[in-house]
Amino acid sequence: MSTRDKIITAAVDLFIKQGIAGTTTREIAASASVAEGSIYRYFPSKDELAWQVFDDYHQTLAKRLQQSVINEQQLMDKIAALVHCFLSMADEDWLMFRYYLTSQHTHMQKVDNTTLTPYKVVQQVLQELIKSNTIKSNDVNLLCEMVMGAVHQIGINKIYGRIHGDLLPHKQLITQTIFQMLNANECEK
Amino acid sequence: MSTRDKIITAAVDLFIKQGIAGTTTREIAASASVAEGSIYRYFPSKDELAWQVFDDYHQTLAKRLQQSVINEQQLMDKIAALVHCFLSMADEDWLMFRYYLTSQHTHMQKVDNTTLTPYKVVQQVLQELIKSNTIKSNDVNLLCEMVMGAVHQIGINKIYGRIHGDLLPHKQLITQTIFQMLNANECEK
Amino acid sequence: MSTRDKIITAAVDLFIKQGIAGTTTREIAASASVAEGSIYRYFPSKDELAWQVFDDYHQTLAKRLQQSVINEQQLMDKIAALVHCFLSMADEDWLMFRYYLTSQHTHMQKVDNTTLTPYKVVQQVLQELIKSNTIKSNDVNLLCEMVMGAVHQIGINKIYGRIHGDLLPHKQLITQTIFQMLNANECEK
Amino acid sequence: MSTRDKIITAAVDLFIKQGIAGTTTREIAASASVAEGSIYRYFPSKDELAWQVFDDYHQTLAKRLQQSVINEQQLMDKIAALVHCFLSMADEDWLMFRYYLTSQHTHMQKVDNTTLTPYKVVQQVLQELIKSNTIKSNDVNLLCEMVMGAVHQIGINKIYGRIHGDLLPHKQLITQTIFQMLNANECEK
DNA sequence: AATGAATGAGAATTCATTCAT
DNA sequence: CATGAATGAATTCTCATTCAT
Repeated sequence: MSTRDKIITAAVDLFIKQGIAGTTTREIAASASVAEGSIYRYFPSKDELAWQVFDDYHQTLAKRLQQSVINEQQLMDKIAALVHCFLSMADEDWLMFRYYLTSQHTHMQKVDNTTLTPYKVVQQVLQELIKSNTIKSNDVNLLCEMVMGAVHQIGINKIYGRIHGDLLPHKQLITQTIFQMLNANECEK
Repeated sequence: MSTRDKIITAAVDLFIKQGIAGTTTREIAASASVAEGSIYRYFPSKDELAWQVFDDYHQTLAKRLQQSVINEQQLMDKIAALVHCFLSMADEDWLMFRYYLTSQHTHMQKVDNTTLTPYKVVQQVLQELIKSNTIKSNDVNLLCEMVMGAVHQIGINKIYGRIHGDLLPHKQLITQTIFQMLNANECEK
Repeated sequence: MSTRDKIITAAVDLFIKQGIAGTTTREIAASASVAEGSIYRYFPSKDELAWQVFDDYHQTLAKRLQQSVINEQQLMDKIAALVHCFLSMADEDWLMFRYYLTSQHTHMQKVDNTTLTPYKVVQQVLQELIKSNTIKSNDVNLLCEMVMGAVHQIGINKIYGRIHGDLLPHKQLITQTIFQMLNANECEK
Repeated sequence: MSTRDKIITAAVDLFIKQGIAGTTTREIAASASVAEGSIYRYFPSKDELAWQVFDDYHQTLAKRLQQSVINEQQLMDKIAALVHCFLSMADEDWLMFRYYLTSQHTHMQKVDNTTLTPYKVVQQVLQELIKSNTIKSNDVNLLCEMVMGAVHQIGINKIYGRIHGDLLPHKQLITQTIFQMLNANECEK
């Protein structure tokens, strides 16, 4: 494991537990078994470390979500694919996913308008569903937010220790609930 | 406006924008037009200030939510009442509501098990709905989280500037979506 | 003696001995019998402290020099007045004068073009002398620099310990030498 | 250009601009296109590098000055020779000369008493002039300092950008001014 | 009650120096 | 010889908290 990766892993772990401002570089260094000064060989500052790691994961997540819907023809299958992708990502690297969830609020305002975000991917899929009359809604944004919120909250739930183990097993139930939220015509599916 | 209230208002405003650890007592004092030392006449420490203000609002919100469902006989009306209460609280004091939303993660682990929380109120209503066969679910927790998440996200939405103005006007749409999530038998309502 | 003045005195003393970059805030605080943090109540940074103190003295010196020549009618008396003023300032507050001499190189490039400087005052007097044909020179700048250099060096001399005690007693000799440099027509004076 | 020379050139350039304490080994290495570690193959420390380079030039300058006066019989020609030597050295390697001028203050106290310095050479010439009654002065030191100061200041002048190009063209004027300072009997020269 | 100067422990950051490759 | 990652002590600066007025 490279010095850089050791720093990232240790930092994310601490950021999750104590927040970014609440974590000291000394703690990061100790936890990574690395000299404090080494952090600054790879990142210009603690805040930049927090941001870069977030941005990296955030963009990866967005790309993976986008990729996941491309192969699906049926629109409702796209929703299922998105849910699957989200839960997979969470299970694959729960540390990073958790960091993404809890630090969104801090970092989101810094995200460039041109950057692909998970939100944009979901919004686009919903818009297609509306266009094709698969679902009906006169407020895509609100609907999109509620869907995102419902899924995010699953993660938050796990953070609070109210869900244990992997999230993927809950896929069926979550997808079903979202289908209902969308009140799709083909709800029977 | 009392010194205490000036401090609270200024602090909450800054906590929202910069996080608690990211806000200095100097900033709070300046923003409240109060001496730095005065903060310590009313609160033992900065962190305690942050916590007390959160706890206060959090409990008020829980009580108000509980109060709102008591008067409703129809179970589904209770859901509507909860949504109404939530949105009203947000519109009444958006600053405090926003602080509640964004600092939950920081404070939630400190909340006593015996304390009445918004989550518990909602969970209880859902359980009643399941018991009475109004809705069906074999995972109340998951459902409860998704419902809470969907509503919370509306607030987050407004924070990010994707919704403008009061939230109450969206009541109809939000309630409808939640009804669908619950897949209630009386969905036709 | 105010905290601010204690900091300035201690800082200047150390800056002289060790240079600005070579002096630590810890040393300044210890030498001033003040907490390290107190430095930052009065100055935004160590470098700014160094600059502000220099700028302050620098401008005072320039104003005093300018004042000193106003009362003199005879042009050559103005030269004598300038020398007198310079040496007086050095003797009055040798610490500050020494700081001015040794930190010039560091700070001079930061001085605003519109600021009155000792150099400008001397240059102006020399120009008057040339205009009135009291002295002859086709390179005021060069002459001015050489005059300034000759006087400055007296101070440097004292720093190196090659002159002891006050500088004012040497006034006669210094003025005489400068008169000669200027090769004034009334050299016989 | 050898690694050692690349380091010296880069270091001197940065020392001039930022001071010695204000220059980092990382900057020196980058500017010299050399690894940071390589500095330590040629110099035991950064400060030693700064000192050795100064000392080297300083001694060379002193020797050259001494050499320049040997061939001159006429005492006043010696003065002219010194000025010529000084200005030549400055024009030949302005970088090093500038470093010598600006870092004198830092290094001078470290110079051994037995070392030949420019000051000593000039002082000796002046003493001979006094002995031979060519000039009159009852304070050789003061006179010597003023002469050195006047010449040094020419260099400082160029550093500040008030003189452009080579210094040698100003030789005539400078020598003349110094003659006047010395108030030599053969001033008419 | 209110003030705000002073504190000093602790945080982020820098940088000369070392050393394995 | 040269490299540049790694080190960690030292440095600048911050900030919650105290306390005399």
